[in-house]
Amino acid sequence: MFAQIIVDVPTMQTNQPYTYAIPDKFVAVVEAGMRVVVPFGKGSRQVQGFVVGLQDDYHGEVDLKEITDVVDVAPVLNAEMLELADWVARENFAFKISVLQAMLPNVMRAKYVKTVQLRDPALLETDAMLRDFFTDRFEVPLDDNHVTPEVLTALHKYARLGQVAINYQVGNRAKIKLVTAVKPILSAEKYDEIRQGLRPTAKKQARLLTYLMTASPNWIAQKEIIDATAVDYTTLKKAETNGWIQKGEIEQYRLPKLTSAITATEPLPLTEQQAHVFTTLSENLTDDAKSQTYLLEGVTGSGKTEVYLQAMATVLAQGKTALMLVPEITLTPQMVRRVKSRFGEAVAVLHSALSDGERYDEWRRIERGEARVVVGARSAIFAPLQDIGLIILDEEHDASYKQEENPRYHARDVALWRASYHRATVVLGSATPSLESRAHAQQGQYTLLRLTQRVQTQPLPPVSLVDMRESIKSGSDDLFSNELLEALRQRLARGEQSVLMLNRRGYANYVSCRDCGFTPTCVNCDLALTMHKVTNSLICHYCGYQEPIPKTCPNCGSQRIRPFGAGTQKVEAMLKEYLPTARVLRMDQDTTRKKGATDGMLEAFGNHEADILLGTQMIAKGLDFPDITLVGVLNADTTLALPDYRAAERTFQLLTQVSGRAGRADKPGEVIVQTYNPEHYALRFAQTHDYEGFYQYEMAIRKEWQYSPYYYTIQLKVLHESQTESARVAYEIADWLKPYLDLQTVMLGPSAGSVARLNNKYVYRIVIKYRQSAKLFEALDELMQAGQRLQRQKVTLLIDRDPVNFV
DNA sequence: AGCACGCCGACT
DNA sequence: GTCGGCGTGCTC
Repeated sequence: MFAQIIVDVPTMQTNQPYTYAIPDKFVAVVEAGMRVVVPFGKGSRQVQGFVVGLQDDYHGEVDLKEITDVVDVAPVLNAEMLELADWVARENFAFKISVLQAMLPNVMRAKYVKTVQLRDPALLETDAMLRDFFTDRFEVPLDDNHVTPEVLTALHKYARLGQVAINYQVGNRAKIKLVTAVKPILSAEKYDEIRQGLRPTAKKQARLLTYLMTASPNWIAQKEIIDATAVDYTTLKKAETNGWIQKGEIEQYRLPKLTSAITATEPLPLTEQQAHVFTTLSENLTDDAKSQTYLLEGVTGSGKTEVYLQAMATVLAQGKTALMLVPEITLTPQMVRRVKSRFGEAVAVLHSALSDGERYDEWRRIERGEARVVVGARSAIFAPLQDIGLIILDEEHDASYKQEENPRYHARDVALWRASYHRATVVLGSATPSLESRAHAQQGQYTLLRLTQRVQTQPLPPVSLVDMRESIKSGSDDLFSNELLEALRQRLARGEQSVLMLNRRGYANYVSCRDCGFTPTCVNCDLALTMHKVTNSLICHYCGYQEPIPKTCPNCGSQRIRPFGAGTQKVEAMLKEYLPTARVLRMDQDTTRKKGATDGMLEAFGNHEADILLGTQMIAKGLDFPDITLVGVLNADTTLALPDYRAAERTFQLLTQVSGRAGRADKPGEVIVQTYNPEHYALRFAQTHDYEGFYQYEMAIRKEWQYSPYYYTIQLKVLHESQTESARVAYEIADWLKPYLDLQTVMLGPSAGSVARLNNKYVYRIVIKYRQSAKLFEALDELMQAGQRLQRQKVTLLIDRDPVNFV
């Protein structure tokens, strides 16, 4: 027997299965999808690998090595996942091993331990350095980072001479938590009999026996018994020696705790629109023969979640499973509680805040079929569910569904693949669908469903745009217009809550005219130019165009053209000044870094412990408090000026989302948006809550400028410590690629990255816009091979397909 | 990633 | 003459 194995060596040349012989003792054990340990390379270093196939015979030239060890007792990846891994790797120019690892909980990734073994003790006599290194041991762990280069060279020298040996071991970090458990082994009658015979003072023993009488004859965690009966450890020990019970160990899941108990809820009655959507979905939910994707375009408050829950219930009733993805920041306890209250124990939750152990346990609950509903962020799309009936992507437009590091998969694509494999239903839900998805619906690939009315039929809040140019002229400062301050004061007086969003995004600086709102844009791309202080220039991060920073505004001649940007801390301080009595809760990266901080703050706000919630974009999503009657957006323009062709789309989505936060209960809400570009179409359409209008308008622009969804994009990034070197390689690649591009393919750049230096590496990039992929992808595959050689020269080449942002 | 092979310069 | 620098190819 022979096994095809993908080894844990993430390089292009090793991105293929290697054949290994299966020793007799493992023949009956090894299956595809298991992790194994194999010798690899000249020194037969032990590495982890995944069995991706088995075969009975082998006719190749090479004499095969044998599998050293089998890590798993059962496959951790089934046939579906192995096939999916191949596809994800191919589509995203990623290594197979990286994809396989991304599919599994972190703890299942191999941990390598390097040790040095002293073979020739005589060395210690002659070499004082080695004496210090080995002290009194014969084998010591070797961590390259904690050993001086001198010692390292010496060790390598002795290793060549065979006087020391460098060993590689593969460790397993996945720890199953075991707890001491107790099992009743006698009948209830017998326990009763013993209890009757106890001395009257033996109260603890009596309590234990009473408990055992009614206990099921299964393993019970010791802690559970102690908690229930208030006996102590010695009582149980005695019970064991008396032969009343058996002691042992059982596996225990590390279940992430919720702060309060969950009460079961029933499906809510559906509105007419919801019912219509649900009925349409049901056609495919109950159809085992084909997969169908629905785009659910529903305004905030239209009750998408209730439709999701009932659709999930439908597939569960058929014995199938359901998967629901939400953006990480939306995955709040509130959200989890809502799903758990409907499906109870059947729900597993996967998100980044879990510890490695918790995540591993949730994964196993799913893998064993104990959890049939999964709620999670991006990576939960790889949840080991079987027989999936429904996959939901809520807030489907959200950029966090695309992984920004290798493997750079998009959860939406994976969802569609898995759904097609299981002939399952996909629901993409959003108040503001991505243009790509909306266009797919237009073309009929997706079925478009709409929820246009809010459940409680309250209207969407009126949105007013405050022209900051005017406001500043009339004496207000550039952070708070008089209109916004007045509105805040009103809410404060009425005891109502407000949300303020400072739409600060990243650190990209741009310049804008304080008098006319003009922001210099690229002549080729219609994108805002980014300010580079070092070179004193404005640069287009898309195509590389640059011009000097203007001293006066090219539009109105004003001298007040300057860099833009303000932080939450400054805003908080200003608020204190203007509204000294207001209790302000600030939510941003700084205040929410600690685990659980976000939940605590949202709870505090829900309990009216603050009047104003001030935050960055994170507050736009998913928070749902009835008493918010005012939403203020301090500077709507920052996302607009991002060097990204999706800037308008992002801005529209964000404004629409944050507007939906105002006035959800019986109180009407109001939204005030401060801007220097009140005439911009993204703001205009957001003002009237007109998604369809925005869609039509933006599509025309995308068509004209040849952007997605009319063209696909690929972004190549070249990184190197030296700017000239990364530029040189980028140009070399661009020249090499040119002959492979067809007439409909456009190459932009190379240009300097928007953050010119990242982790001390200079970034150059090339953007390719294309419609036909076959030839281009062949070229890129070849480029991947070349990328390996570049790696030697410390040049990193990244290939990002359909990048979601260019910053 | 890590190891060997091989070709160049600077030393015992 | 050899030790060791790192550029290149290969790992079942």
